[in-house]
Amino acid sequence: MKKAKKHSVKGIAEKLNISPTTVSFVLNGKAKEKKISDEMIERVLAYVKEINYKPNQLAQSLRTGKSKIIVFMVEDISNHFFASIARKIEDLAYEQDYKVLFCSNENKDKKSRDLIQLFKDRQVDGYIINPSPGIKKDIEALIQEDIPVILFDRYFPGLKTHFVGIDNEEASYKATLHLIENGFKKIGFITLATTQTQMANRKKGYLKATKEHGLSERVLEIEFEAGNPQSKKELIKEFIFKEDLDAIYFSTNYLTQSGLEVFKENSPELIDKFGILTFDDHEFFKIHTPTISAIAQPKDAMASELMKLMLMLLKKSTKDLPPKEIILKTELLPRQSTLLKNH
Amino acid sequence: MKKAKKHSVKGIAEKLNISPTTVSFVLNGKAKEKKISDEMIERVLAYVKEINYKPNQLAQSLRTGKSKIIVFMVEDISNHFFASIARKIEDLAYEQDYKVLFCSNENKDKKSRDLIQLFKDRQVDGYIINPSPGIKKDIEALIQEDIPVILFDRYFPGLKTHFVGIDNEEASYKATLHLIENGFKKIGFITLATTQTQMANRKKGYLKATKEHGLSERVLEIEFEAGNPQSKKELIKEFIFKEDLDAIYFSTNYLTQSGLEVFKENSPELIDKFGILTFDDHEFFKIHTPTISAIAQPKDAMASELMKLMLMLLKKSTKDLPPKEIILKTELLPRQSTLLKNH
DNA sequence: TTTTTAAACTAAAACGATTTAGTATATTAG
DNA sequence: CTAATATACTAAATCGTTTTAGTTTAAAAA
Repeated sequence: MKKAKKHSVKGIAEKLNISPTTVSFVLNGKAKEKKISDEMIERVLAYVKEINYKPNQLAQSLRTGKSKIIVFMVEDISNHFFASIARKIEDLAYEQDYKVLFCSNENKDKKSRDLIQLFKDRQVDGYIINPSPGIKKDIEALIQEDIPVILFDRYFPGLKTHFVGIDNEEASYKATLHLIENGFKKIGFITLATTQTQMANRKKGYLKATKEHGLSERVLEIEFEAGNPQSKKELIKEFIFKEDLDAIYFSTNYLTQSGLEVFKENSPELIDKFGILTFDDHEFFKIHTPTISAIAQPKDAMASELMKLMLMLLKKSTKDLPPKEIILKTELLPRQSTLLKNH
Repeated sequence: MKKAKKHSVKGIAEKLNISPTTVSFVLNGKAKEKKISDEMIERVLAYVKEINYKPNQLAQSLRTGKSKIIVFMVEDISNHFFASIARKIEDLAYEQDYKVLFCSNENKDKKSRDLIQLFKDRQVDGYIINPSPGIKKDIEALIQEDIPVILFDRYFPGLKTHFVGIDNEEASYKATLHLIENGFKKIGFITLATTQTQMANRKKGYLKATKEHGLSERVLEIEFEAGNPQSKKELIKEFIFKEDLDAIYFSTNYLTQSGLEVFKENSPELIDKFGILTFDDHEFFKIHTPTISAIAQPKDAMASELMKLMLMLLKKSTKDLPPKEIILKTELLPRQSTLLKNH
């Protein structure tokens, strides 16, 4: 069996002995406005239902310039944080008849740019972007071209855009306070060597809290591209065991993972001597021994807000919304790893 | 600044005082075949490069019937196993100028069908599907229509299709043997209540090994939709603590997660009394206390094979390949959790 | 010299929708 | 009774490509 020949507006028109124009008006709900008689509307609708006609999206897109596709670009779609949000975005988009192209930029500018270029040729309707450090100009260009763009997780200072994220500084400040309140005094902060806002602000929060309490700053910044994963772990190992620390605060989930591996591989029992806290929650932190305290980002809410905003921008009537910044609440989840240790 | 007017084949033709046909031939590499002079080719190419012209994919797709989009449909794109494969698929597809639409069917037939219908209207070029239990007919229909389809992870007995996966029975058999060899005799198997091949075969492997060694079968089958997550854990809890077991073998990653939570929430110390083994590896199993032995599926290889096969099917010359089954090797990763416990 | 063949290009249809600018008829207003 | 307006529809252009079926000119063959 070969493909049955597809139905088309033209075909329908011929069958009903009317013009394609009429069919199109009816299908697009413009019948009333265009003074099509009720009887005619009825006839078209009935036939369309009978043959289960579905318009060809490509033709539609070509003519209207709208592809009904949005892009969700993140650092790494396989990262639990992003994957969870993606899952939610997917549902919300499909509900509204939008499809989502997911892609990973690896936090690299070249990849981000290549991807954006690729999508432009495909006339994607909107972008949700977790931007790599150096694509401010490219984002600006998109906005200039009047294409809906929402940044999330991180943004560019000085560039007004739609944004969905959290108050990283405040969350980090509170998290550090939590450690301090639980009696930790020599708190090491392990983060990425980047100036991107999300990380910069987490560091700010840490510095603010330690400063306020007269504690010394102990920061390890790791290059994103620090050679192989092994050398990254070496750095962490040295920091943890050579510095004089009583607590370690990781700024993001994959650093935490590396950190926990370092403990496991070197001296598993030593982890109980430290306060451990991480940004980004994960189911496994509830299972780890000890259970790991975490700052949870509101993933579901982020996804909802992102899509709610995007859908507004995709509507003609609300597309010229002034840049909207949506800052959501984080949650500190204290678990065993931040209970004061009795050395 | 508004959108600069886009370039087009027609525009290029006018500028160069030639016909769009010529431009198109040159752009599509048919110049030689169509006897376009070298000089002309040169002229077109130069101008195209100068204005950085990129063809409109939508128009191209409409005309050729090829969208350069493939679908990757899985149970849940946020599940680590699927997300990792998705990440790899993404890279391989983009390399070949294909985009990927990721989507989750939640292992539900209705959702699978709705999604497939949706994509048909969009003339997607090919499908990689992790099918829900009851969509054999729908898959058959796709194949009848001559659309490239590859199933993975699970398949439909009696329906010849392209397939990429592992030998679940063998992997499960070896895993069970591993437990037996390590001295465990009362091995509980926790799985999903489904007849889908991947799970059915894992059970077969378990049954074969226990039978061969004269051990009794201890199986807990959980409904996929077993109410809330809590009631799922209740079932597991009862099974673990009420049955007389010395080892537990989980058939898939999220059951393992629930199981580990049950231990953690009820009597964390008791986990050391049991042998624990899981299908599907995860970074966190290396960090867990004790570290959890796992059967790792070759995620990277699966992704590569899937895309390699898909790209073949997308080429006219190789599209009529007879159904190809690619069965990949799994790896048993023994860790602390399956060392014999000294009760 | 006439006929064939090859080389180098092109006009126009097609993909499947949407939309602008009509037309023809019926109704209402003046 | 004519002019204006409303109703109910439609022809044809358009979106940006690809491709079929030519056409024109020059070179080769007969």
